[in-house]
Amino acid sequence: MGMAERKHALNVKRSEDFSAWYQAVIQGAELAENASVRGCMVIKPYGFAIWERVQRLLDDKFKELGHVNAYFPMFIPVDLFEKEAEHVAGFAKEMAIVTHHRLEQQNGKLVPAGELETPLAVRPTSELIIGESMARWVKSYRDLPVLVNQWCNVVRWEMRTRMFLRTAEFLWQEGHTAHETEAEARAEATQMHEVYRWFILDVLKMFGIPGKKPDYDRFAGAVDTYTIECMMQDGKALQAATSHYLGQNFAKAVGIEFQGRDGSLNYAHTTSWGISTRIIGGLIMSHSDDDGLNLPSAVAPYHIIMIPMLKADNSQAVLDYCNKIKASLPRDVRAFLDTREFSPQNKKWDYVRKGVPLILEIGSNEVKSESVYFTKRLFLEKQSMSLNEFAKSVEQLIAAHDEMLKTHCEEACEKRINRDVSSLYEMRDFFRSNQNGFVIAKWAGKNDKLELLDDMSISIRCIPSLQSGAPGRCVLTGEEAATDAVFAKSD
RNA sequence: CGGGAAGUAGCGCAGCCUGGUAGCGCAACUGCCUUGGGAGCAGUGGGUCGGAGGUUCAAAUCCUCUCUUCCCGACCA
Repeated sequence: MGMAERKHALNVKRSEDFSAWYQAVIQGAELAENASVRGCMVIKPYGFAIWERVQRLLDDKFKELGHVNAYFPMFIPVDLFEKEAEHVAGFAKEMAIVTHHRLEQQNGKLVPAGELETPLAVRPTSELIIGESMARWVKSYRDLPVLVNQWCNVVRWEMRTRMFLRTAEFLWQEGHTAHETEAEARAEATQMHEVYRWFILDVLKMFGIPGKKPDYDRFAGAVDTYTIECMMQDGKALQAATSHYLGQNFAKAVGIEFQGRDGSLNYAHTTSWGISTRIIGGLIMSHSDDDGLNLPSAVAPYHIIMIPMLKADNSQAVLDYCNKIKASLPRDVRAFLDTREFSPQNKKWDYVRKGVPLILEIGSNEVKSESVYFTKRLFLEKQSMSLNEFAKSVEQLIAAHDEMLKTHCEEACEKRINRDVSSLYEMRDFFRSNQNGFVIAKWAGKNDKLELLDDMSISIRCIPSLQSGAPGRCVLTGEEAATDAVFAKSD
């Protein structure tokens, strides 16, 4: 076209280097930074504000459904893990262990002394330590169900870490419940699966396919694992939240036993479910662009930023007018007036990188004409409006932002779903040529991994729990194909 | 944990091969100028060159070790 390309707010393009771009978004929006400790991150105030929104929305929902919050220790005696064989096998390799309780000076160096008799694991998840409590709390069917949740940090010593997506320490919420019957526990697991679907798809406007994990990929110790498999803008899958029906495995391991209605002793049926700070990485990779972050309004720290365009002769009038704008907005609209003494231009691009949905620039002209001039973050469209009209329609503007975010993300992802693959070889070709995406195909339901796909890091992400769109075709000729499965690459 | 790359000012980088006063762009600060839009000009401040040890008269530069980060695998939320 001959037109010079617009300068972008980030200096890395998503299409050129996805992973460098991902990190540039985080840095540009001041979400987090690497800590000096391997694999750990500092979540900066703006990033944490997003997490606080996530917490608030989910916590309200959990409580609405009858759950209560509690707190359990972060140290778990290692021998407690020995009680559930599959569970410990699944987590052993990534466990951080505390072996000492004291430091001593030796040649000017601090060295651990006072070895512990029983080493303590730093929790990678809390099924066992919470189950141990539940075993004390539950005597009768009348004590059930137990519906607890905790917001906490957990540690998994991963080999390769990526900010928000896989850090050695991360924040999450873990719900743990115990029930009288299998049916009740299964209903709980699927209910929380639906809560996560609602949150990730409807609230965060991400694209994902809710479903069940194939047997070989369940949570260690679970009977059934449900997941929301989200598609990122590089076409790869991200497991965004999981809920598990644990059967009686953990109840037997720690002794959650109760006397039933008929007088007999029974083991409870338990569930667990969680979502972590990984979801912020998912948000970034779902909605951000070459100008930085884009946020759905539900978790955006600010809906509106007002940048005053101050000159020597107008500053009070402009500031007064900004406050008037703020006062005229509905209460639940989060508007912020940035009076810091940086240049308005730099402030504007800061907020573009931070993904604030509506960025207002207010100067003398706006004061004179009682209007607002603003940039809509998503496509950087500029618009002018009378203050009256703006105050009346601001909620619609925000709703429109969310709607566009949703549509934009969904359409891009739908385009990358392939339901026409009819053999594993065709699947390989698809992933080789199409820069990733999801393949939906019939799968025979066998537990073995599909080794033909292993070398390409393609795996079955889930067996969708809701039918949407046309069914996939069979990829294993001669097999009795039962269900659709989602195949994708993941990091 | 295997293979590769990298760490120099807040950010992005040059300098290293061939050892000799720590540099550039952006950002910041001061002044002037400009004023509807990521301005311009001049000036200023900011670095124990990731850390430790070694070689040397002299180390950002050479050697050894170590920490951290990034990429590709394996593993996983």
